Amino acid sequence: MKQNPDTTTEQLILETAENLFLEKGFALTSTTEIARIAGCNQALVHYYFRTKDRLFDAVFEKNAGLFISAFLQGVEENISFEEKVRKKVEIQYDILKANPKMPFLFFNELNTNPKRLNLLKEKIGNLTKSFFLQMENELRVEIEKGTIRPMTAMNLMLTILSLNLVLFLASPVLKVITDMTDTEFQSLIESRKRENVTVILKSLRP
Amino acid sequence: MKQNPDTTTEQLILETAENLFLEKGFALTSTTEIARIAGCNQALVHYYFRTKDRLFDAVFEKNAGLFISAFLQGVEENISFEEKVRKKVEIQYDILKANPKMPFLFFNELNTNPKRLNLLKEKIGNLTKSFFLQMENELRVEIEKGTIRPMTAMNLMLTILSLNLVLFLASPVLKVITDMTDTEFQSLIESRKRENVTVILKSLRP
DNA sequence: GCATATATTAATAAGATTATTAAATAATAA
DNA sequence: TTATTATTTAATAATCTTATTAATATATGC
Repeated sequence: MKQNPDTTTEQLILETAENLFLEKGFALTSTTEIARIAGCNQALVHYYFRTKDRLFDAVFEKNAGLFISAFLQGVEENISFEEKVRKKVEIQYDILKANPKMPFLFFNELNTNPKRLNLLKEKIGNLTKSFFLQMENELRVEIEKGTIRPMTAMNLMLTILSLNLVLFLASPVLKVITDMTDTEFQSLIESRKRENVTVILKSLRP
Repeated sequence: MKQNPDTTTEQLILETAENLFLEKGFALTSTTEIARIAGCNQALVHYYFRTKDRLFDAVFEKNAGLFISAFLQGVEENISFEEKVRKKVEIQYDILKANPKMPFLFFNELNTNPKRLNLLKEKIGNLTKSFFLQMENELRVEIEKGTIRPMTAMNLMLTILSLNLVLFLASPVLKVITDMTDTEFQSLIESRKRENVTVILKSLRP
């Protein structure tokens, strides 16, 4: 059963589960299907992860971590504010580009399963608070210098997140209604990063 | 069983189904639960709509229509380009504000169910094409006049959609991780419309 | 090799879900 | 009233799901 000796069956199951969860979400994925695709007995899925819920948690935790890091990504370097913003946007965009299905899973499960919302809060509750405070401070300095217009951290954060997220959330819809080929869509993804940076930097101008 | 004589049982079932589908999506909503909440026998749900799929289609079609209208909304009036953009953004935002759960349903089902993607395409395939062409034309005129920077219709449309959508898609997450009260969140929704218009208009500047 | 632990499978219990059917009830028209 | 149609219900078939269990195969240490 083990095709690749480097991968344990447990890992194989986890990876298969991740792919399916990312593809169709929690509810539409069954442990039976996970086992079928992983090429093992269905009981084995439960042997390693006990319940479907725990298996999902393992997948979700990893992806939530990625998402949060994409979101809270800090830039320490000694560069101008404009360059800091640019870097922040680009790093977030790159993480999303490398994990294009992750936003779907994230929003889908947090919208449908309140339990997971609470888990998320426990995990990052105060992380965000300090993140916002720091951002507020940086913004205040720039606003007082007159280099950017008055603007709250919440609004800037929402703008960045919005622009970066939607392309990936909407990609299946976009591809179909605009009749784009995969390569056309790939080049849209490439060019969109620059556009997002432009929009955000222009939106900051006084 | 009929509490309100103005509403037929069929309508009641449809409305109940809509609420539940919007809340939890297709997969997590059962016809049994729809019947329980509508206060009728489960077989009745099937009597009126035959299958769960058809019932969902009825709900989805209505909501997809709303979404598309939010998206393709045209502004005919004889006003400046800047005012046209402002109106477009505001109208779309208002439709989303009036139907805050609709984007979740829309993206969730189109991401998980390819069948529905094809239905959507059939319905609006060429509508979008002419919409994009018109937008390209309007943009070209302004770009040649030098009133806005070079910019594709796709990018402008994506920017508008991104900014307007994400607040509603992310509302459950946002509320929880920022500890906002409902009234605080409500006022964020109010203020965000102005901010989106500002960002978009600034992003158009040469 | 043998004993022990680990991994894997087949079988199945328990419960939920969609959909159908036949019977009962309510509404309507003649 | 009575016949006919529309609405509603109870019962249930068929299928699928998660999860458990006991039995089998495989690996590991001694």
